[in-house]
Amino acid sequence: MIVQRVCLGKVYDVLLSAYGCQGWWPAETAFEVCVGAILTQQTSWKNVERCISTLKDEGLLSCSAICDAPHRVMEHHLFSTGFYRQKSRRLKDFCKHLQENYRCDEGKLLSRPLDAARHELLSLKGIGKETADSMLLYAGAHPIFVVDAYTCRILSRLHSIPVGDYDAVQTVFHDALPKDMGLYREYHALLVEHGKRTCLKNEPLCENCVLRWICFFGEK
DNA sequence: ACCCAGGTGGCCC
DNA sequence: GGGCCACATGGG
Repeated sequence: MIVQRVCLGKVYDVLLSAYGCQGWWPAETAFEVCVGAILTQQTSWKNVERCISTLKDEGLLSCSAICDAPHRVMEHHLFSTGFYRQKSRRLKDFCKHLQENYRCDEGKLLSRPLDAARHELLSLKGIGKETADSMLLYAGAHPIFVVDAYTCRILSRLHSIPVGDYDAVQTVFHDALPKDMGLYREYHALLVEHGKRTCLKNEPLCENCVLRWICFFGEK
């Protein structure tokens, strides 16, 4: 199925007018984006916010501080994000990698050429495609589209794309849209906002939502 | 008492 | 290379 550029552009317009500018990622620094990207895996952002706030209060929202903090301490502070043992280990691994290779400067890694930076991130345990692309787009300002569960779900309903095929969904967006970092940032945020509100996991179609008319007329 | 959340890696076949 | 599964808390 060939996806028309105008179609995904219209989806964007509808979502933007329905929900307004989201202004993602909700973080003060690039490092905070990276931490949030790891912590929000399979977890609601609400749970992550609590932990980020705690890390700030404890002076633990920096690469060197996280490297120095004992596992038990990190686990304690990451408790409410769920999977806190894994996330403590993986967050420390990520920070250790930054410390050993980039003197704790995540910008040095993220400003490498896109393919090289992405490959490097994906080599780290606990950083998969979505997490890597979130870091690259929102912390590294690279024009790469982030695909998450909502994105797959929404797009599969609009265009008969298999749910779960990250690369296929990402390619659709890359081919259909201008290579624009700001657009990619806002579009992904809008898809998440829309997904949270109306696209339930077990619903076959987006019924009674702002994209309903596109479900009928969007495929040309 | 379920189902779900801004995933990922390790099995197994 | 796809289909399960563990990882774990918090909210509806």
